[in-house]
Amino acid sequence: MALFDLLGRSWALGIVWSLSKGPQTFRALQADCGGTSPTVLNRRLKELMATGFVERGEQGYRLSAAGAELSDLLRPLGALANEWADTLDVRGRSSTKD
Amino acid sequence: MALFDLLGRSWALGIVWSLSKGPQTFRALQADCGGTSPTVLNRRLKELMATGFVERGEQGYRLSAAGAELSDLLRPLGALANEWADTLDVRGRSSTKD
DNA sequence: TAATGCGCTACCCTTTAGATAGCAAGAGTG
DNA sequence: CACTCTTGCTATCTAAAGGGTAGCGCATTA
Repeated sequence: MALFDLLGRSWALGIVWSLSKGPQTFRALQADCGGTSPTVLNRRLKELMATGFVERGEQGYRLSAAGAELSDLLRPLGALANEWADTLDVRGRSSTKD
Repeated sequence: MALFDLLGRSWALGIVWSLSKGPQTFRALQADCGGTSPTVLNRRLKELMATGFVERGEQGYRLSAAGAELSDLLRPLGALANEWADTLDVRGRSSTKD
């Protein structure tokens, strides 16, 4: 399940999600992804491009055909995310230990 | 997008995916997730239970109703994963640098 | 030529992942 | 009861990824 491995890295899902709203510049993407560090953003972008989900255009980065296909599958997931957003309050990053 | 944050952690997607095939014991899950370390597996499991996607039953861990719903949305993603498995050769863990 | 915004890299510190060992508890067997 | 397995899980330590900040080279604009 290589795809799950790829998408299971920080901001990979977020980038695809953000790009599904339209092409974005590096910095716009950075801002849209909650101010991710350029280090990580660039790393993910490279991976996403290497796997052919993202490509570069005039307006910056954008989803490829495959990327669009992927984001289509992600959409219902995003809907679920919003639906559960207030119910489940993930956190975890701070209360991982019990 | 708290859900994306949760699922964007290592093995979170894999665990849900694995559990969608039926309830599993801790160790079976561990084996099915490519021999993940118990440290991480237990961490993810706690998070997944805290958010109500996974629960414990007689046969070990299993998906809750919400978890099943989630895995349903993940299924087409898994299909895409298999479809692209040989085409895109993710890796990246080693060839990230150009 | 200075000022601005851009994509991106370097550097460094924190957090997470991953590997390994092993414990307490329960079930089964002689 | 002692012995052995298996199971869930914690502890410990090292490696890797994430994240913050500074800043460079380049193009554009004034």
